[in-house]
Amino acid sequence: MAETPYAPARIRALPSWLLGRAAARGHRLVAEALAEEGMRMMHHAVLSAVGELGPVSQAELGRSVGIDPKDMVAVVNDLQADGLVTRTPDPRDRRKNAIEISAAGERTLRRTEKLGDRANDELTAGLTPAEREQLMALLARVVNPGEKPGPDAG
Amino acid sequence: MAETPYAPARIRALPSWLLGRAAARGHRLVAEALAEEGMRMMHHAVLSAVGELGPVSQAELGRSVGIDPKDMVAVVNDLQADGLVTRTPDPRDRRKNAIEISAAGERTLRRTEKLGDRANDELTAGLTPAEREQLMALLARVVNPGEKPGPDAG
DNA sequence: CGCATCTCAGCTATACTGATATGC
DNA sequence: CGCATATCAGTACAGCTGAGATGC
Repeated sequence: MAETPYAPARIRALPSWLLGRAAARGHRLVAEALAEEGMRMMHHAVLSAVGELGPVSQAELGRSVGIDPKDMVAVVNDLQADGLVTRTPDPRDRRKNAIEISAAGERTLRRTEKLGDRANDELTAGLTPAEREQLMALLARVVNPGEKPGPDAG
Repeated sequence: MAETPYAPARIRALPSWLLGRAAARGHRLVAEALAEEGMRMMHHAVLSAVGELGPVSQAELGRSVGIDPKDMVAVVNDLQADGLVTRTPDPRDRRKNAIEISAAGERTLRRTEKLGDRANDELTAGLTPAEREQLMALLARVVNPGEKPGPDAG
């Protein structure tokens, strides 16, 4: 048995402790992989969201990925500086920036998705495919308590 | 369905993203609960480990809870300042500090365990007891890939 | 000497706070 | 005016790095 990194039983009684350790491990793996493209997790997440949501304001991006709009400023700054997204004033609402993914952003996104997938395969290497789906479903319900487990309407 | 905080499908393809969001939620809930006792998660974890491992060096504590011994210094400083642990030189190896939980530390630990449990109940409110165990088991294997699922030898 | 332990100082990333300017 | 958006400045925390002192 040697020693487990979360050995004490009373700590183990905390799901969020395990969650934190698992997230730390996952973050390390994925972050290292994404670093090959000079990307960090939040940058990948935002780039991914921009790619799906089309021209979108920073505030809506923030709501989508779950970070503060104020922190979104720096992320979009970085993505724009790397030419991965464009930031143009929204003519219909001049308070907003219309963020859109560029061709280079699309290419980078493809690569970072592959890198992330590889890291995630390593993260869940000890699980069977069925168990991975189970874990994902359970995590989704922990993140989003309102949702019903029901037939996957994803 | 309104909007989920991790809506974009390509982000959802990242287990570690979900892991991170779930951990963030769990951390918020537990951290807020522990704050009632003026404790943070790492302090609770270390206090818990001290309580279980008995007189123990800071380096071993660090290995146990999975943080750097250098970061352990500040944590033990805080716990000692609050009178929750004692820090005495180890006579058998004068490089080491023997960290031991105090009576006040035991009492605080009891309270923070209850607070943490309550927060974790809220975190997993949408799951059945069986699903909670499932989640814990899957997370444990993600954190500790070497372990076998086997009969729980905990 | 090498190695482990402990401490200090600094850096980085993340996530928050408040304040400000602009436009709806 | 209230409210939303975007930006900048500062703060707190977690996790790392390097350097040094002590003792095995």
